[in-house]
Amino acid sequence: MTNFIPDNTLSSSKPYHHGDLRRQLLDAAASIIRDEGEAALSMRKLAQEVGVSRTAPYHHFSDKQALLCAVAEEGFRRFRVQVSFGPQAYSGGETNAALSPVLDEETIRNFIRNYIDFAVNNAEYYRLMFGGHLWKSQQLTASLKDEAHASFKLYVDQVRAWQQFAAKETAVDALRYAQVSWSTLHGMSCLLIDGIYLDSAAVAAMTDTAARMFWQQLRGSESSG
Amino acid sequence: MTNFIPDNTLSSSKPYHHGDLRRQLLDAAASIIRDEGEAALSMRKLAQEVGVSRTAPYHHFSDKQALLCAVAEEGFRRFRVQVSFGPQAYSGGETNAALSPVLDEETIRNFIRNYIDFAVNNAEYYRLMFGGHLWKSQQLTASLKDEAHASFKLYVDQVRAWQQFAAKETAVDALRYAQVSWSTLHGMSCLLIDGIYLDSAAVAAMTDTAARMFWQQLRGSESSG
DNA sequence: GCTCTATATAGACGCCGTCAAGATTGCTTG
DNA sequence: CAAGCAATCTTGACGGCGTCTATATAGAGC
Repeated sequence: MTNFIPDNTLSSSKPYHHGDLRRQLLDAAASIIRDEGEAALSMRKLAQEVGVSRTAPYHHFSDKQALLCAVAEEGFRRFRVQVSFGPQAYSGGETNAALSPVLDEETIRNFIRNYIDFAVNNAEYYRLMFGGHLWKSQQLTASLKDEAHASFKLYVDQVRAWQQFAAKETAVDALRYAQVSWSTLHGMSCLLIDGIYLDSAAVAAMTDTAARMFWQQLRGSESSG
Repeated sequence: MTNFIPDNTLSSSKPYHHGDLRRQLLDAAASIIRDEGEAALSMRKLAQEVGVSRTAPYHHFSDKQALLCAVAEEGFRRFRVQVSFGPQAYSGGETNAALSPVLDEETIRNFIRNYIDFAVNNAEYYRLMFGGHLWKSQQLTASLKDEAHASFKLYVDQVRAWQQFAAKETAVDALRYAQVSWSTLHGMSCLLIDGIYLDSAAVAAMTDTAARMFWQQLRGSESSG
């Protein structure tokens, strides 16, 4: 304790106040979950990881649940950045030149790829965002609930725009189509993340098949040429 | 200990050997998970529930993981009974008169309904059967792995038969179609079980939509009449 | 400089999974 | 029937967990 270097010119002298604890807790939590699984994350280990005492994290998160909610919230923010949601994503605006200016099967396929990629490569976030652990608990942060609902609304809007853009007449209700197609994406993601579908080579084929099914559904009963 | 009633003429005198412990442990475990969630299941509480000491269950299951695997196995057995798998389910054999003898959209819808019903009404089993908790652990019982693979194989066979029965020419590969459609069923089940999709009135509409999508996919590019 | 509040700490409590050692019972073999 | 053996059940113990309480330290505003 009685360090003979009195001031804080050396940042490594471990000051009493951490200064950036909340941020580092969130990062360390995601890291631990990614490397060792959600079950391996404990408040004590987390505290030790960032070099504070066991109870220090409780000054930034009321309990473990709140911390997990915060991690999930961050996941939703990344989610919306990576998975290009919204009607503008395909409608040829100047938002992103890499995205195709017309709606075709490849656009759908790219969207599915993005979704699956995010889920698999950010499994530690995805699991929290859409897993039952937080949602069943009835202790969701209000902000987390808002984030989630906003994401789903964006998806419904995107589907609605897809339908208006692609089909002559809407075969199925947009909301229902959104719910079912999201279920497909979510199901594939879960089966991959949870290690039930293991063959990674099959992922591309599954994505292609899903894209074809989505697309044919969007085109209604028209020929698939 | 020195009971003055020496013999076991009274069945309520709690004999040293339980006699039916394994079965009661499995039942109590499923019951606890159903009522209080998987997180609330502890070996100690489980032992207390059935009236034995904390370590008694370890003589029937090597550890908690093995117990959960056994519960999941039981789930697969129930699964295959309730969700009528296999080609014979629709092809008009004498197996079940209630099932329609021809393949149409309603057959698909009934199958989807069965699947979702099982998942929602046996959530405690479904979560274990298809959740990442067991599958990611790399400690799956061999018998559980067999049960799971057998179930998926049955589903693929069913899809293959559907395709042969319904479509003029196979639009997509049966295995891919099975993987994607199962993903849809699994995704819907997860979203319902985990409390993300709450509106139970929407379930019927989602089921209808999914059935229509599956069916149109089976019929290929033919008119949906 | 003094007080107030945010932040960090150690201590304690009751849970948890599970290992080790001993007690009790029923089956097998003589 | 007696002896031994294997299966079953018990108590005791260990370290880890979430989190409550009380206490110490640091920085901010008067």
